[in-house]
Amino acid sequence: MSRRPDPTRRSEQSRQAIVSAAVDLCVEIGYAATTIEAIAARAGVGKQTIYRWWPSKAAVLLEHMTRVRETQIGFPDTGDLRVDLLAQTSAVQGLFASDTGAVWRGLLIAALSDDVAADGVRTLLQAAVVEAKGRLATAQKTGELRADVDLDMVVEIIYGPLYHAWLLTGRPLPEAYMEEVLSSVFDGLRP
Amino acid sequence: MSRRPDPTRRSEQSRQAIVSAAVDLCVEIGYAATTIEAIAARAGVGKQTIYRWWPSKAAVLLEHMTRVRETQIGFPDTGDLRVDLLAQTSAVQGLFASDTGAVWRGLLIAALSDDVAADGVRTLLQAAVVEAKGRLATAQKTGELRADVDLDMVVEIIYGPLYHAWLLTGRPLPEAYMEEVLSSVFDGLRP
Amino acid sequence: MSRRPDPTRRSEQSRQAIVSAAVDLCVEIGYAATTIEAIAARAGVGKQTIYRWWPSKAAVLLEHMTRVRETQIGFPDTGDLRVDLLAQTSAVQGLFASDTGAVWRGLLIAALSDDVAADGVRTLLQAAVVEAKGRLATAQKTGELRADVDLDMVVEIIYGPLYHAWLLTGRPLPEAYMEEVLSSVFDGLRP
Amino acid sequence: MSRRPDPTRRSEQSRQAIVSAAVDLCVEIGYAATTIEAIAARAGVGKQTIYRWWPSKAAVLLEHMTRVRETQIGFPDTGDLRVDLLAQTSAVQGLFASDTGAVWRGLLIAALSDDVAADGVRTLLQAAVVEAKGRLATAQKTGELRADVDLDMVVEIIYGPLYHAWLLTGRPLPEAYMEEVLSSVFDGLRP
DNA sequence: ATCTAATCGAGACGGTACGTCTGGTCTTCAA
DNA sequence: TTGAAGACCAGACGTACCGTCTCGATTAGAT
Repeated sequence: MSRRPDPTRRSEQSRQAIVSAAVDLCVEIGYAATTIEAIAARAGVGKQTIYRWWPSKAAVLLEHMTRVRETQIGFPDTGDLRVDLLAQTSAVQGLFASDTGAVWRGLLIAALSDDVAADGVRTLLQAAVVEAKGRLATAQKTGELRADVDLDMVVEIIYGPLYHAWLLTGRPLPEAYMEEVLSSVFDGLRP
Repeated sequence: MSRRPDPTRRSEQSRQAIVSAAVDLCVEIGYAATTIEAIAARAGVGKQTIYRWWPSKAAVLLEHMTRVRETQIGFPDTGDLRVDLLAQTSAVQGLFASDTGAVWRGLLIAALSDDVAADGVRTLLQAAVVEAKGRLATAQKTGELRADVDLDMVVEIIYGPLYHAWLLTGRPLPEAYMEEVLSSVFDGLRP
Repeated sequence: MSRRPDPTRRSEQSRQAIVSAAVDLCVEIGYAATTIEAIAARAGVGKQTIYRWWPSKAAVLLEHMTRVRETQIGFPDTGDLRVDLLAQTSAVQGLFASDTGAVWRGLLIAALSDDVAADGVRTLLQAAVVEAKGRLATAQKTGELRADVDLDMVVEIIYGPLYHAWLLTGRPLPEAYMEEVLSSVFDGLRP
Repeated sequence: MSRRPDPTRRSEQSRQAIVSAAVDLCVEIGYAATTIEAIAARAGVGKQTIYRWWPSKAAVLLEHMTRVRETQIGFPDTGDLRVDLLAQTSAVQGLFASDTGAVWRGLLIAALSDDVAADGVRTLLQAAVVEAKGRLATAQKTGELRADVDLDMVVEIIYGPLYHAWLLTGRPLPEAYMEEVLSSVFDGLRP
């Protein structure tokens, strides 16, 4: 008997209120305390309206995160790999320090804790990885990058330090952090 | 009225049963599902006995993890930095794939979710970082490592890719993963 | 802004479907489970169509009940009070055992639970009481009934046992139940 | 896995708080609005503590009602049936007007709405009926009451008017109501 | 026969309470 | 006094209906 809801009837206003409330709560009180009830209360919305359109709070936040990724963190191609990497990773570093960082942190917790949520988060992460690998593949063709390295590993070499520092160490990062990382790492990746 | 329990009357048998049960559950059903109640039931112990001696399930697992770290992952110093790094990081990679990996993953989730748990986990992590930095500092003195780099960042460059691949990407790693990473990265770190 | 709907445009088909569905559900699954949503679904009607024309489910059932009362349970006047009372109360006893009994039971529940519904139900009940008192008043004039008794009380003496047995005791009643009651009670009411 | 709770461990304090809260709410806001959540909040108790020991709110109120019946409404036997009936029914009439009346009204609603609740309520009601029938049986032996009448019916003749007036008519009753009823009815019941 | 205004079926909406589940604390009793 | 057992308060979970609202799509009455 459980019908599928009709998306054309959906209230755009509620959708935005819910996503905003979820993001705000995630920033203010953290992912764990961001309950569906709290989101509903903050958004001035019935719980059912959330359950009708999203399977979990992770899915709500994922919608925000997807939007951000699509609009804010594209990958440039100036022809100079190092410049492009620095631009993109610095943007990511900035994002980590912003509100969106709290959301992304929450989603990573969800992915680590819950296999279902992990799917969506990994999809998002893979999209970013694929984009990065695309730029790196170009660089391999132009001879800016060694042709014999596994691109997945290169991506991990570039983003791994940033994620390690942000998620695990938790130390405050200097603004030029990624510049230093690339300085140390880049020579080893050149042909 | 008795605030603190008397450690001399503590049951060593219960202590071990609790830690073992927590570790087993973490491996079998994951950190999130490893509730205090489940641990108590598996260990054949009252919940209060757990709460009396540990503030949270993270603390129980932390006790296991600390013990493992003390006994198993020393940092070698053969005089050849790259050999030592490869040995140690490969051991860590092996650990991630073992039961202890499930526990460590759980603790990292705890650290990300809960500031109190984060303290204990960070302390453990910092101990490893300090040890690594010690070996790297030696290497700087012997001229195997550039003297102008921030050692925290070097640690992140070395371990970041591994953590990224293990925690976030979730892809199956080739046995020689760390060898490839060090191959790609080491030239950039040499003086 | 249109407050009141226009009765001339009302769909008679929907009206009947709603009342029928409500009655059927009341019989089949009981008054409590007869929700507005269930009525709407059974009648193949939008919820709003119910709310537009009735203030509550009690009102829907009340419409059915009123119709039944008007058409089925008139009060006879043969000149012999006891014969008339027996005829009417036996008809009521029969009604209680029929589908309409389930509806009337539901309305009494509504009246007991909700003051607004109580108004309508009491009005209906009072109409029956007034009719009965009319017949009793005639009997007082003809000397069949003591003139010094409160007619409300007499009505309660006559119908009270039936309602008590039907609603509260719930025991299966012999067909001649009201005959026995009147036998026991009538002597006390004669002048 | 659902264990049955251990009654010896039960908190008497919570039990009383819950029953009191339920009764108070029933009096103040009516049976329908007396939700489990409201009872729990008023009693300063977790909802689970209610669900652990009672299957429904009706059961909570039933516990109160049973206690009242046991302690307050015994049936006298002075040797004069009419005096005894008047004493007992007047006490019941008084009860209907008191706080306990609101509770009893709620329980009757529950019994009418829900078959499970009906069991408990009918049991309580039957206990009262049995007691009354006992007194009436004695009266039959002493020749105060016709021997050929069904005692269940006699009980209904006596209490039916009162319940009808209280529950259904809802009119304010004169203090001497039961005296009048018995006056009108008693002659018909005498041998 | 056409237009137009309303009622219609449908169902999304903000809410309340449900009955269940789990978390961390408090209480009881045996050893 | 400890430890095992489990009842306690608290509150989030996901569901069912509430009564209101907004949609096209009939549909009946006036043009």
